[in-house]
Amino acid sequence: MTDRREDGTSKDGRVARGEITRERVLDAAERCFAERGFDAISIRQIAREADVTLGVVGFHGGTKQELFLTVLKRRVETLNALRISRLSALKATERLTLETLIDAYVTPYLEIASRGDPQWRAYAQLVARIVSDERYYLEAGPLYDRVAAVYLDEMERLCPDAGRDQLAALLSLTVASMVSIVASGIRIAGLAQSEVPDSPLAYRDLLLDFCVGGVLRALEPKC
Amino acid sequence: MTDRREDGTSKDGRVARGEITRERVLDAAERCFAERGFDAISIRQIAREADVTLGVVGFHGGTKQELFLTVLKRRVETLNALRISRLSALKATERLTLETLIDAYVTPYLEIASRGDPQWRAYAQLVARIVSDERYYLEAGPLYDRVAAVYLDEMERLCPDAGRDQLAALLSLTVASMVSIVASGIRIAGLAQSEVPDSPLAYRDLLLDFCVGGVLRALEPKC
DNA sequence: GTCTATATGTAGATAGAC
DNA sequence: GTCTATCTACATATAGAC
Repeated sequence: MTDRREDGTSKDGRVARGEITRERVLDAAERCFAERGFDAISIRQIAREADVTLGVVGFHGGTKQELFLTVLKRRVETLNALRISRLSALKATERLTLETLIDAYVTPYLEIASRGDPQWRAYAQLVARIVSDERYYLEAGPLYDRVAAVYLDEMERLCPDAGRDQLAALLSLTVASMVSIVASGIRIAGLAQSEVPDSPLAYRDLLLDFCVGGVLRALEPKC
Repeated sequence: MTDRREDGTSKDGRVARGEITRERVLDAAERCFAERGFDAISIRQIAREADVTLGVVGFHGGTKQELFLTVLKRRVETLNALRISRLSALKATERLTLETLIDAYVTPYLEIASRGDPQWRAYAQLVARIVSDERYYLEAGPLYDRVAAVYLDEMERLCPDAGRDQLAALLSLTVASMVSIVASGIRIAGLAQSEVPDSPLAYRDLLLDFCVGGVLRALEPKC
């Protein structure tokens, strides 16, 4: 933003302008963190990406750590809500099985990762980084694990003879598989010598088969 | 980078002091990169960890990028050889199935990740970072994909009706699941409110069931 | 082979002008 | 609310003394 706005405009304009700038900073940070990771990105690069000056990022985002968490918190509730609402719908229709449960957890993520909105896609990529990196996970994990724990409770109800640690490991494997679809499309394409599909939704059925098949086989004697 | 090693193995066949220093630098870099990632670690920290001065790291490791690749290359052939030899053994005894194939790919990694040697454990953690991060993968991926492609060929032979892209995606999901066991033990323990097992081998059977079950279900109509 | 010293750049953070 | 200017610290990399 090189053009410098005159001060003394209407009062309602002032508030809105700050909010818009703030959004632009968060959007830029989201893209940068997603693409290169927390440590590889400087606040300066985020400022450049947002087309604001360095000071503006500090003003709206605080420290780099705070900015990172703010970026996550802005989105996490939406994803959590999608998962909770799908679960409620399942319970209402009484078609709750391990299969539909996994579908309810995985599909919202795949859908946001496949939306047209590049910010949501960036966010999905960012999530993929978080789960696989202990350092991010320590501060960001709790944002997600509240809902994961709810799903885990349902798994326990469906399969009471399995240990909770075993079910937790299977849910974690499911999550790892899920995010890998978004994060390692390049590897798949490289191995198959094919094209990278423009949407992770292309792998949806395959991913669900993989996760459901995996969970069922691991629980086979007990379920 | 200066070409090192004018070779000082003169005295009764003992390894040169430089070689020992070099190993210590690579070991320290391996631990640091594994624990915190390429971007979060400075060469200074590696030097401190190795108990040498900054210049020594530069002398033995070259630039940071070069050091990173050197760390990987030192180990990768061992892992690749284990996978190839397991595959050969399978083909010799003619017990090659999707199940045993996946076992042959996954087990060597789990075993090195579970060895007493902390350096091998660190390396396993480092591998987990590489597969899930596009930036590392671009330069390190080819080191691994040669062998992955061999396994993929075997999958194709076992299941000729599936597309190569589908098989590649399933192999990639298997790899993602495999490394997640090493990388996200904390998450599993947090969800289950249990202890982190001291060896990823504790999850071996569960992981194999998950991967095999996943691959079989995804290929079900075709195999 | 090892280490000191340093060149050169960039990092995160903020005080204060506008 | 925005941006300039700057502080302090640390980054990578290397030249040259020992």
